[in-house]
Amino acid sequence: MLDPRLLRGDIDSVASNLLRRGVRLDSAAYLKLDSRRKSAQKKVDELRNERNTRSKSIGQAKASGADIQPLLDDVSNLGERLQKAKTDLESVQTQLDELHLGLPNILNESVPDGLDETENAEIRRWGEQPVFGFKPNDHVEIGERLGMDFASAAKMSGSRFSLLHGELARVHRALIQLMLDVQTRQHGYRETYVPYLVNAKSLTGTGQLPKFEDDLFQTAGESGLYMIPTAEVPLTNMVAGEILDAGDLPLRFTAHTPCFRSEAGSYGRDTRGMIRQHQFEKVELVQIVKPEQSYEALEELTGHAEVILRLLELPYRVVALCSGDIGFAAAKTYDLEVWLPGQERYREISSCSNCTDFQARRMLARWRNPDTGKPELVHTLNGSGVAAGRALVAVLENHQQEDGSVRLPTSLQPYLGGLTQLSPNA
RNA sequence: GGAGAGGUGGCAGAGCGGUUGAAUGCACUGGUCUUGAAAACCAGCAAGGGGUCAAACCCUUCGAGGGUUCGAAUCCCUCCCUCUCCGCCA
Repeated sequence: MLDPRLLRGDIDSVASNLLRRGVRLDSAAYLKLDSRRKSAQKKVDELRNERNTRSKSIGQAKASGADIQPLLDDVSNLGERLQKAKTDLESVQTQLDELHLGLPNILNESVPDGLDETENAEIRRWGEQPVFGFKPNDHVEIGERLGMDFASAAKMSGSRFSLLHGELARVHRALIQLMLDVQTRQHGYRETYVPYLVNAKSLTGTGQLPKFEDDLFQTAGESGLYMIPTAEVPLTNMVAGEILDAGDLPLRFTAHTPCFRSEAGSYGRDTRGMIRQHQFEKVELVQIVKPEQSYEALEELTGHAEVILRLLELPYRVVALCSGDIGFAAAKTYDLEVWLPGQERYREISSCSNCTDFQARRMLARWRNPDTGKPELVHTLNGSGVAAGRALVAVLENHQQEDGSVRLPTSLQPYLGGLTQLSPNA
């Protein structure tokens, strides 16, 4: 959510910033609605003031034993007038709230302009794209000989699910272990086990709701809980409604969770293999920081995700998402794109965002600023460190051998009892 | 699932339907005292919105939402959550 004061005070600059995303904000209509809200609010306040004052004097009169009947007659229709004013206010406020919740975050000035992912800006590359003495296969061809089983998954769940057997499942698990160990032991993140089902309020806090409900799976029944699309939701919502001590910041949380996404609107995209699934595993990184430190923290957090790809010896590049591709809650985002020889292109494996105070304002996450003594909004960041399914895909494709086996990076071997490669007949 | 208890400020914990946004304690901040610290004493200390140069001042908030009333932390209803016991269960 954007600062309502910013909207009131400088709506033109907000509108032009949002326009970079392709979002059109009708400034005049907004200001009109806001001024309607203000006058409705004022009306309610006045009536309440009158009621409070009069009620108080009735109390005093009664205490002193005076006749209160005339006073009571005096306030006879106050309640009715107040009720009407409240109804008016509520209807304006509801419209305004809906508008507020539907507006994306303000972009940082460093975000490049662009319409879609083709206009993202490459920041740096790491690693050499492997050169094969044979035609490299994609992860499906490699994986199916190693225990990747889409047929079984389709039988029980349909498309966009996968099932792993044997050593392949073990490698998938090892990747997660490696990621968690690096992030907790080397980068100071606190490992957290979180709920996988969350309420609508939490999803509103991080920005998935109300606008992106179609992307979520919701459970049937009265509770109507949603399955988390990312651990960012539970991890960030830990600080919802809290006032944090300055000394406790920055907070760094990590969690391994499954992620569930309906992938509505992506029909026909990435239908092959386990690139785009309804369910995948991810190790997530979240930081809660003081506002002045958030952009520094974004660089750092991106680096924390990069370490994983380097340990896995996977060539990648870092791109700054352009204005048309960046997510709803983010002010700035770096994607890590890993090289996939099977597709001969870089594919997203991590997305690291500074959400500034956008989520904090929605969930009222604050810290007490010692300089002002007042509670102020924190800044929140999140990033994948990294997606496990895609990491597995990248390992298979980048480290494949001509005989169909796959070399395992040395960093992973301790998690696999010293196993050095995956072989088709094992 | 059944029975009971309870949800109040950063924390603990009072609160006959009427100057209660809320006693008290702890924590915190400032001051006095001290060479310094501690102790003691004095003072301050919830959040959000509006208002103001800044104040004053006004409105809202005692788990959430409804209701009764001139007036609700206090009474009624619904829901949520926590705790204790029983049942069931990984």
